[in-house]
Amino acid sequence: MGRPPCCDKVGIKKGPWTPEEDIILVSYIQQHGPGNWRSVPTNTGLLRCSKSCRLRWTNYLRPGIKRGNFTPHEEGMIIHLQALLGNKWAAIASYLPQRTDNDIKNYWNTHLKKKLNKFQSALEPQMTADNSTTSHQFVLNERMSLDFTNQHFSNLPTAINQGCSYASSTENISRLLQGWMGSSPKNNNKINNNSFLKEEQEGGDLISNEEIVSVLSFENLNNEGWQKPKIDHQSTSKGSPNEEKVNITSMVVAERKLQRSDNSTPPLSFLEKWLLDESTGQIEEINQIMELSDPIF
DNA sequence: AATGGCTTCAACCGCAACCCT
DNA sequence: TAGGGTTGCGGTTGAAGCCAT
Repeated sequence: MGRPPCCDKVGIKKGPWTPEEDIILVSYIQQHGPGNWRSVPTNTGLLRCSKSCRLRWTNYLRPGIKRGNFTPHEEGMIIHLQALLGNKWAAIASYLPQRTDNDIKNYWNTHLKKKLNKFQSALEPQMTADNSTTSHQFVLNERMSLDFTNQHFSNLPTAINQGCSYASSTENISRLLQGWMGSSPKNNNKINNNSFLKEEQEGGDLISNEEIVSVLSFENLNNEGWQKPKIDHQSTSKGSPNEEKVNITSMVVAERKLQRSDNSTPPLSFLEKWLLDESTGQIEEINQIMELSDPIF
């Protein structure tokens, strides 16, 4: 018989967190930094298990979390990354600064999956006529995300820098910690390792929109269908999801460098070619389908 | 106003990977 | 190297809010 779950212990509180508990947790982390979650309930007197404290911090209280509506370009990125990575929410979240994996997962399950289904049924006759592609779902995602990409990525640098109008008590709590965040090496490392978008956000080595589109590219789709990105597990010890995330980011950077080194136009991917070969009005057609099938879309 | 169905999302659970001794 | 403890991740749940009737 295995170890009982930590939350089964008598006297451990479950359910929604109160503002008082939030304040206790935030002020403790402000003093000691995140980590060593085991000792958090003991040291703070919170009647929560360590796991619950960690989750509350990472998904809700952590500074820099953006809440509220997802922007169209965020939607596009999620759809595209989901097509590339599958349900690797943590990996997807690493490309969307300020969004938590839980938020993305919820948004996918409650909004995007429905849109995708609606889009699929709207396109069904067209998709069944296309026998050359083995993964319709993937192509579907790609078409949706390319649509979003074309519409919204041209404004990406502006969009990224735009603040969120959402305001909450949590955000206020988070503001208290912003100064501390800047001085915490542990957190800085985590943020800096996470996203190539961050690099652009900070005005560093700028990445063009074309590069971002290419980075989330269709290079892994060939005529045999979708192939998972090649991950170099051998270069890492055990090939955990985290390592996969890091390696995908490395691929992105490598591809970007490669494209810069020869100053040439990046080669067209399978799907990009396919889309260009099709009538130029295809994107408009997709938009029309989406508008007809779902007014909110 | 009451109620029942639907949607959303914070929180929980179980498992796997990682870390430490 | 093994084993126990800790952390991270993805799937799932359920309470709360919304909306139609």
